[in-house]
Amino acid sequence: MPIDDVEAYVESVLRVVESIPTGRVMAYGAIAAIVGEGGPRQVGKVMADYGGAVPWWRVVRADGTLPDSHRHRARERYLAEGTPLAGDRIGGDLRIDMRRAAWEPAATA
DNA sequence: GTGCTGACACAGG
DNA sequence: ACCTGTGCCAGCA
Repeated sequence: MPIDDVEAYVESVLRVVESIPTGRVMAYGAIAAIVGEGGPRQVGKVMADYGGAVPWWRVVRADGTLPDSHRHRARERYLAEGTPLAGDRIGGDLRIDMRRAAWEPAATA
């Protein structure tokens, strides 16, 4: 589904991201599915532009990994929020335990 | 119109 | 578990 209203789309995406509770995360694709428009890449685009206004560290890739540029900054957040991390001990790489941390918001909008 | 790029996702090897 | 290639959606040169 192509995006007809960019502003509304951005609002929807940010809304979903803000709805993610502390200690939980959502994948770009999951957010795109809930918003109902565009795709994971469009969500990424929105985050790249407006991500600073929302808890961007709660948005991760489907496999539980994060973009290189963010994984370092996000680590402190996860430790502080108690987000379920894979491998329990966060050695060098930071990875989310999607099995436990994945969050599914109640409504679409 | 053609091609490249990106805070992605999934299938193969 | 790791790396590569292909598919996707939308924007921009």
